[in-house]
Amino acid sequence: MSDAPAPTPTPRHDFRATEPAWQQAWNDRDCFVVPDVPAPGQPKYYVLEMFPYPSGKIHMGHVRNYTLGDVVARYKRARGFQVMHPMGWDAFGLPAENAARERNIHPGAWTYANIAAMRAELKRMGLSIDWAREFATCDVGYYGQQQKLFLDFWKAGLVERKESWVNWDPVDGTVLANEQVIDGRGWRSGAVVEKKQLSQWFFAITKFAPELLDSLATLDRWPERVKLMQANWIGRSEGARVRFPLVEAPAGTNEIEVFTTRPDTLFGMSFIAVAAEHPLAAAAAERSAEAAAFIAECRSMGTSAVAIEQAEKRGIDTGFRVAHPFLEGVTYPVWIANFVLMEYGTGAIFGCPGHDERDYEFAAKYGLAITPVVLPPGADPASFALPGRAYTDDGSIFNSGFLDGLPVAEAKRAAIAKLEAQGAGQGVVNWRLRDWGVSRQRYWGCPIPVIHCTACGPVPVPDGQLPIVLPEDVTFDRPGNPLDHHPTWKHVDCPRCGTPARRETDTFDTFVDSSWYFARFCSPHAEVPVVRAAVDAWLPVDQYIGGIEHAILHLLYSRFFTRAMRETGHAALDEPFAGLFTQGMVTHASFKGADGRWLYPNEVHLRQDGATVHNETGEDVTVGRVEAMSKSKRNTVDPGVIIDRYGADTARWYILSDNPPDRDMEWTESGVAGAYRFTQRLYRIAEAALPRAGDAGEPRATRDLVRASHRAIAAVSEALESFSFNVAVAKLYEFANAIEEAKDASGEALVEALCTMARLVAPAMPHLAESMHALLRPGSGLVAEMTWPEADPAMLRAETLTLAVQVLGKLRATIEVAVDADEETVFRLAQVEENVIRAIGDKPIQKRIHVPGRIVNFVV
RNA sequence: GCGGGCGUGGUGGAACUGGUAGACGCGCCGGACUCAAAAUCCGGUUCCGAAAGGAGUGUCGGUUCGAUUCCGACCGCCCGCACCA
Repeated sequence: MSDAPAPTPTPRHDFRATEPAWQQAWNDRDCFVVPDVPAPGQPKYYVLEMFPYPSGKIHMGHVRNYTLGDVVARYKRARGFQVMHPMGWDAFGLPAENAARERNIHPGAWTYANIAAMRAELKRMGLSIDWAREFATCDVGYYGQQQKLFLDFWKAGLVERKESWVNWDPVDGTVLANEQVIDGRGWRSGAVVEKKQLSQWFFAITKFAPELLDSLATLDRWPERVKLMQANWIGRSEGARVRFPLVEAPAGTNEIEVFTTRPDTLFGMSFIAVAAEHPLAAAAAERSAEAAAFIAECRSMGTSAVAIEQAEKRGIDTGFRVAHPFLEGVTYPVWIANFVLMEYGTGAIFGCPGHDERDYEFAAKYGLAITPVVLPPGADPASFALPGRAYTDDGSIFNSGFLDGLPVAEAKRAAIAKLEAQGAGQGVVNWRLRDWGVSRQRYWGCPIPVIHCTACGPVPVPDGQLPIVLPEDVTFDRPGNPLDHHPTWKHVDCPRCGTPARRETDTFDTFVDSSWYFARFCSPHAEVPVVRAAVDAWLPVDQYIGGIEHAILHLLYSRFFTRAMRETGHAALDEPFAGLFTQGMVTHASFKGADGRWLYPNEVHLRQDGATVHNETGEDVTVGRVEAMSKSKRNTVDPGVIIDRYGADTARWYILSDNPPDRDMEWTESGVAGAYRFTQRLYRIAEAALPRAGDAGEPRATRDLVRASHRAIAAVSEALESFSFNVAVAKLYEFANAIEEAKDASGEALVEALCTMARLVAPAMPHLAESMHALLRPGSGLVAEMTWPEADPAMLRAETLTLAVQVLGKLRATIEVAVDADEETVFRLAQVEENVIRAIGDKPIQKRIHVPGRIVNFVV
C-alpha cells in the first residue's frame, strides 16, 4: 500500500546480488548442520518454530515466526551452543483433498509442489536452518514410523476403540469437525448435519489428566495464559458421585448416578435432570411420545455454539422418581433437560435451585420446589429468603439435618463421608478433558495400521507389513473416503487367523502428525520412530515459537505424546517444550472500493490531499479496519514481493523493530521503507569508515566510542535474552547513532565498532552483517561462524554520571558528578544549584536522600 | 457468567528490583544540498506558556522523600472458555 511514497532505491548495497551469495557461502560451509547426537563438551540448544502447512505460498505470519526463531538460533549459536534449528512440513490434511476434487490433481502431487515452492521462498529469507533434517509428514518415512508408534501405544494400553457421536455430513458422506459445522450445516455441502454414532480410535489422553495438569507448574518459560487455558481445558473439579435409588423406574434399572460439586446442598434438591442422550431418557421415550419428540428436538439442535448459548432451558418430566439418600420416604421427579450434557460427569445432575443459577431458572419455569439450604453470613435463618435468584456464595448450611451449622467446605466433606458410609456415593475428582478421537474418514492422512477381522476383531498390522502405504491410484469423483472406494486396498487376510478381513480405511487426525515431529527432527531418517540417543540429547525443545491459536490442542497433544512415548520407551522426558513463545499476528489496513469489493494494498495509493484512491480509476477507496492479513479481505502483502524489492534483511529487520513480538503488528509500507533506509545507512557508515583506517583520531572520542560499543553489546544481549527484540533494534539504532557521532575516533576504533555492529545485527540481518564485515575486514571469515562479542563490565561505567536532583520529589536540576564521588560531595554539588536553592527557599532541610547513580532528593 | 491481559505523545513503543517519563523508529514541521525531484544531511517535535514556570502515563483515592511501576475502587478495550453440574 501507499501510506508513504515508495523510495526510489539508490542502493549502496544491492541485496539482490549479495543475499543469495551469502546463503550459498553458509551452505557451502555447512554452518547450520548439527549431528544427531551433539558433540560432547558443548551445550545444546533446540530452537523450533511451528512447522507450516504447505498451502503453496508463505505469508507474513510465517516470515514473522521464522524470523523470530532465526534470531534466537543465530544468537544462541554465537553464544557457543550447538543449535538445532530444523524445518519440515505439516503436510497431510483436507485442503489437498479439496484441491484434488476441484482440480483433478493428486493430493500428493499438489502437496509436494507446494512444498517445493514454499521451501524456495523460505530459503530466500536466509534462515539458519539445518535443511538436512527436513521432512514432510506425508513422507512414508515419517508416517510409517507414526504407525509403529501407534501400535506401541496400543500395546501399552493407551489406545482404545469406542463408540462416539460424530457430526455426519450425509451428502459428502464424511465426518465433520465441529469447526466445519456452520449453523448446523456442513461447510462444503450445506447439508443438514446429523449426529451419528461411529466406532472410532481414541488415544487415552485422560489417563494423563492429573499429570498434564500438575506438570504445568513446571513450565516456567511458558506464557501464563497458555498454561491457564490448558488448565481450564483439562478442567479438574472435585465433588461426589451420588447414586439415587429409582422408586418408579423402567425395567432393568434401579438407580441413577449424578456428579456434583455441591454435595453440601443435597437437602435443597428438588429434581433430577438427565441429558437427552441418557439411557433413562431413551427409556422414557419408549413410554411417552412426548418425551421421544423432545429428545429428537434436542438432538437436531445443539451443534452450533451460538444455538447453545441462546437456548432456553427446557425439559420434560419422565414420570420416574428417585429417593433421597438422606431423607426417608421423600422422592423427587426425574426430568430430561436440554442443558444437561451427556459428555460431562455422568450425564445427569441433581437440581438444587436455591444454589445453582441454571437449576433456579429451570425450577422457576416448571414450578419445582426451591429450598434454600445455604445461609449467607450474618443472615437470619428464620427470615432468610432467596432474592429471586440462586445464592451461590459461601455460607453456613441450614434446613439440612445433620449438616446444619457447618460451613460449605466442611459440609461437603461431611456429606461425602455419609454417602460413602451408606454406600450411596463417594468423593471423586471429575475431569473435563475427554479422550482424543483420532479417526478421520479421509484419504490424505496417515493410515491407521489395523485390520478388522470378523473372528478376531481389530488386529494390529504385523511389523513385517509396515508401513501401510497410501495407495496412489485413488479417485475423488464421488463423495466419501477414497480409501473405502478403492477396489482392492482394503481387502486383506487377517494376520491372526488368515481369513478374509478388512483393512481400516480411516486415517489419523492431522494433529497426530504434529504431536511428535519435534522428536523426529532429532533423527529424521531413522528406521525407527526416534533414536533414543538423539532424543535424549536434543530434547526438550529449548525454545518453541508459534501462534497462540495452538495454545490448547497442539500443545496438549504433544505433551500427551511425549508421555506416551515415555511409557513405551521411546523417550525419557515429560515435557517436550521447555520454553514457549507465542507471537502476535501480522495485520494490515483493508481497503474497499466504490463497488464494495475488497482491494489489494497495491491497487490503491494515498493522494496528495490525504485521500486513499484507486490506482487506475482514481475513485475514492474506503479504508477499513486494520486486521489480520487474510485472502478474503485482500489485505495481504506477499513476502516474495517485499524480498524482491528490499531484500530479506529489510523484511526481517522491520518485523523485529515494529513492536514486541508477542503483540499483533501492523504492516505498513512506510515501516518497511524505514527499515530499508537503515540497512543502507549501516552499509554507508561502514564505507565511510574505510578511508579513515589509518587515522590516529582523538583519544576522548575513541574512548567514548569504545564505551558505546560495550554498552551496545550489553544492552542488545539483554534484550535478545528476554525476547525484547524491538528493544534490541532500538539499542542498535542508538549504537549506529553513536558511531556516526564518533567522527574523531581513531580509524581502528571505528572499524572495530562497526565489526561489533555487524556481529550484533547478525541475528536479525545476517546477510548485511556478512557484507559489512567482508567490507571492513576482508578475508576474515563468516560472521555466521563468529562468537558473540563480550561486554567488558569496566567499560560499561562512565567516568562521570548525571544525577537528578529533586526537592520534595520534583526534579529541579541535574548535576555531573564523578562516579566515585562520595555522598557529601554529591550533596554539596546538588545544594549549590540555583534552581535547587530557589526551590528549598528558607525552609530547613529535614532529610537528604541519595541513591547512588540515580537521584538526590531534599525533603524540606 | 467465569478466567486472563492491557490502557504512556500524531503513531509503534521504551523506562533495570519505585528513582531525570516519552529511549529508538515511523510520521510531521523547518532548513541545507539540487534547475527540480529522489536520496542524503542538520535542527525541531508530550501539552499549556513569549519566558520563568506549570501540568502530564485511562479516572478517583491510598502508601512513599519520590509511583507508568505497589495497593484499593471505578471506567474503557482486547483475548480465552462457556448451560462443566
